Amino acid sequence: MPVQIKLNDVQKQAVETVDKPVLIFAGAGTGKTRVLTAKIAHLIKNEKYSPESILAATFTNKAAGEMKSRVKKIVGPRASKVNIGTFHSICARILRYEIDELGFNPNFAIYDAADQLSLIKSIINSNKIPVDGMTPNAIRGRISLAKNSMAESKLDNKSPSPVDRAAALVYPIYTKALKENNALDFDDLLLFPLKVFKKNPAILKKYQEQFKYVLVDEYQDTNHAQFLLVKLLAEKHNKITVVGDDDQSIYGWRGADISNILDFEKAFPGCKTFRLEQNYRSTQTILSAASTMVRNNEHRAEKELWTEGIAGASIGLMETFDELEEAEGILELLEREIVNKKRTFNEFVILYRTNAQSRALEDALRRRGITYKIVGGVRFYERKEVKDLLAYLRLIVNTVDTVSLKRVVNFPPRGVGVKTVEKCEKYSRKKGISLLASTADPDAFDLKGKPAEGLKDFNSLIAKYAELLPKLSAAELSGAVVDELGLVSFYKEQATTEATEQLANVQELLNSIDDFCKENPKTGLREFLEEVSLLTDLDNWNQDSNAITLMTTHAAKGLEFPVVFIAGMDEGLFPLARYMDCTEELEEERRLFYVALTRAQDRVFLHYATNRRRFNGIYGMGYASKFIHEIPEENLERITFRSSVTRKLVRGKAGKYKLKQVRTVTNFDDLERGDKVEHKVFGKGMVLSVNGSGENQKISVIFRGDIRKKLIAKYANLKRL
DNA sequence: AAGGTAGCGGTTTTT
DNA sequence: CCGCTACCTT
Repeated sequence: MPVQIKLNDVQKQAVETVDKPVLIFAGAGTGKTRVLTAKIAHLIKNEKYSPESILAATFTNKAAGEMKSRVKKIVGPRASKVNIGTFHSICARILRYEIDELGFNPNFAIYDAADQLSLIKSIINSNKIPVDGMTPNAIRGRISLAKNSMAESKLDNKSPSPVDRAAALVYPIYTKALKENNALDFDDLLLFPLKVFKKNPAILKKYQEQFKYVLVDEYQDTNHAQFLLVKLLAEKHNKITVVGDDDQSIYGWRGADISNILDFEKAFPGCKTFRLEQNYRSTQTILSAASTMVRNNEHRAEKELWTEGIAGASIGLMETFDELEEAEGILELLEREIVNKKRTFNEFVILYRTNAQSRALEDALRRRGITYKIVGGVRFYERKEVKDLLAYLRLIVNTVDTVSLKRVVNFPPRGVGVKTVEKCEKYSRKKGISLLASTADPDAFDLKGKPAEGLKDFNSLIAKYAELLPKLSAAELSGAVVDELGLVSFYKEQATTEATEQLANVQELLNSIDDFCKENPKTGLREFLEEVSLLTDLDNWNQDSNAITLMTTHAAKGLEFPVVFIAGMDEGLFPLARYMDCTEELEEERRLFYVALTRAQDRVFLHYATNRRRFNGIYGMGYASKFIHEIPEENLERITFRSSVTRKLVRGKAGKYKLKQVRTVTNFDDLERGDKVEHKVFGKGMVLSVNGSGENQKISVIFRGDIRKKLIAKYANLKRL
């Protein structure tokens, strides 16, 4: 049964205007996904576009998936034929077909930041590049930014900037090495289709013919390469709709160019612009606070968001002593919301500027036994044990990938060290063969003993599975590789909690390969590897599971939650200190804060700490972020944190301040097994077991509904019944 | 020549 | 607080 989408007047016009380019300024919460979805459905149902002639580009897989499923609800199974995907996945798909144009093999690997870094390190070492104190990571960042903004020529080895000079020296060797490894980095995924189109206009023409209508989400975040792609693909039919909000442009640091949206009319003459200004998400209070605050930016298109919704509660503001109290304060407010407003865990998100801030929050959540889900930080596919297995699979698919080879040639340990690899490299260069080929015959360069045997074993394993690749499914092949490597016993023998977790992650990877094979029966390992390279943590997250979500504000873009906590509203942290004196960068930080505020439907709580630890010491005497002062006083409500523990700063040796716990206010009686207790969130329960006493008493409690929790009595705030 | 351990330095955000 | 490099031991 087709679902009819309800649209307001402006939304309806934006959907039905299909004869000229359309730019939609869509403020936060004004229903931009709804409009895009409705437009795709409209094109198919009323304008008779075939699903495969429509191209819709997003920035995250999550947004793409969301759009796909919504279109499916309206037009039915045909929706799966619509080309909806992230820029990177759309480009990867095109390149699998066309990359031989550029002398690459379609089995190319996709290198993530860690792979790039290891390649760059080996380039610096083997070419003795004078890096002038620049870290490989800084060089990697500089090269990436240059590629993103298509300004590689700005990398000049006589530049006054030392990063530029180092990057200029590394860049050509890096490019050559990628080609030798038959590998592309993330930036190449966007740049290479442009090269193909330029080299062979017939290919461009083919895609122009195929994509008769182009739609782009989050247009404010496009960089120059993405702009050119969109422009090239759409210019034949001139049928294009882009949606974006310049106030939510937060990716300038990775090359996004806000002028793409501000100058859309220049690039697509005769375009029609629509402004969606009715907000369906937030209360008036939140909306007015956010709008007032963002008006401090000069470089923006004027707009006025409004809502028919209720005024809503004030924005809470809490000052705490340090990040530990900040976490306690957040959880106190959170428990209050749960008790008084009957909210569930999935209605909350805790946002922060940097991933490192999650730690204190995690500890506090764990202590209270509250389920939480972290998005970002070290991603699943970036974990060492996962990358190790993936490296084997990548090497089997693409046998010239030396980054993957070097990663696992001695994992699990088989007696092949740095020196041995160096000998292989020397030999392979001399003979003009691949690094993998050189491992087949170590006798040829007088290698004996354990290293030689190790190399031979490694080589025959890879050769064996490279041959089996077309005959086995991805799941069968990876299972066999894990068996042959003896990974299960490798981790089990270590008998540490870490190794147990690593083994579990390896199993999980195998499971996900299995799932992928079931969902995509016609595809193989190559497609799986492509998918995981482009997958993010957010893609595995779902709002339905009953857990509190923690993530950076960047990751939260496009999402909404009833209650939003913003941690770390300290001057110097948000905005980050390094961005405070450059107007342009400060404006981007302000937009980021705008994104954070506008995620909320009902309630926002802002938190800052006056003593935040960074690295190991105390991070100065802090105060509230300037952004807090940009929120109208009448929208704010100060909330005092009642601390159970008092801490103060004590001057230690070398003038360094140290934190000292002065006194504990709460006294509580020790609990005993069998005690009946009541918990603010989990309700009534009974103590099952007790460990220790006083401050450190740990208890395990069974609550109603067979919920078992391990708690630290001090933090659990249990009421004895 | 590998493999283990002790100090050091570095940190924003991500497809 | 974690990861990497430099050294020391096997």
